[in-house]
Amino acid sequence: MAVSLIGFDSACVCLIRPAAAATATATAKKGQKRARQPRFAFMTKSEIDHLEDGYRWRKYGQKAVKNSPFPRSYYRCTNSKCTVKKRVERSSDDPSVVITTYEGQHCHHTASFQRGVGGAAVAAHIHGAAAVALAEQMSAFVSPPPQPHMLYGLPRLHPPSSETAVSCSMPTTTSLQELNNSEGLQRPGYNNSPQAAVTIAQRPPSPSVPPAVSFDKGLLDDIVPPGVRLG
DNA sequence: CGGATTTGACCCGCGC
DNA sequence: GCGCGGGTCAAATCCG
Repeated sequence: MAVSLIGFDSACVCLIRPAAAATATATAKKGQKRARQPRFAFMTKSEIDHLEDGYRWRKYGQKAVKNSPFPRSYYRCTNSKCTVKKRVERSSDDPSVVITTYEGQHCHHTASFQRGVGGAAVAAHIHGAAAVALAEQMSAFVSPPPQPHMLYGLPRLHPPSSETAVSCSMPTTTSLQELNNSEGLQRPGYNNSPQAAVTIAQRPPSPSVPPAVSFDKGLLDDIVPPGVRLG
């Protein structure tokens, strides 16, 4: 799966399921001491290291990573009440791919969400399958609405060249299953290519994937206001 | 001048 | 116990 960003040139996003995210990025050694935070990684085909995602981030560190010529940057949400962090690094296999790992849940909405389609589209790219529903909801009150085919981005799909680019399937969560079952993924006329829709909604094939937590819903809550969400 | 970024030091867990 | 590597802190610096 890949999702093009509205307003971002040559950007392509691939969601990495949590289990893969843990291996694609550093294993949280110190996370055993700290509260274990839900974590999600995204692979983004972009020239830009730090992609705008609707939130404001403060960079608090940068480290060289072993086995990678590119440094890893550490960002924290500028909202003092928000403990969300993200790591940004370039794939050593494919320098054009930026791996962004989010950790935690925002306790506030995006700074730019209500400014227009751009923020929503950005939010949508973060949430993959949720993007479809979001796009549909947005279309109800935003003109022009984001096009689902733009969100899926198939015409600009870049097959992940990195081995860390795993199946790009979404994790199993209640909210996502709801989305999967929603007409958003089934409406005729939308891009229902098996390659796109199915992989987005696919249950992770491996039973080793940790049981879904409310994390996804939490992130969804962050970006998609309750009044906008499906169901 | 305030906020963001940079960067070296430090802390901590893990593996040997 | 020690070294390594990831993650964080905080002072210095930059920038609007």
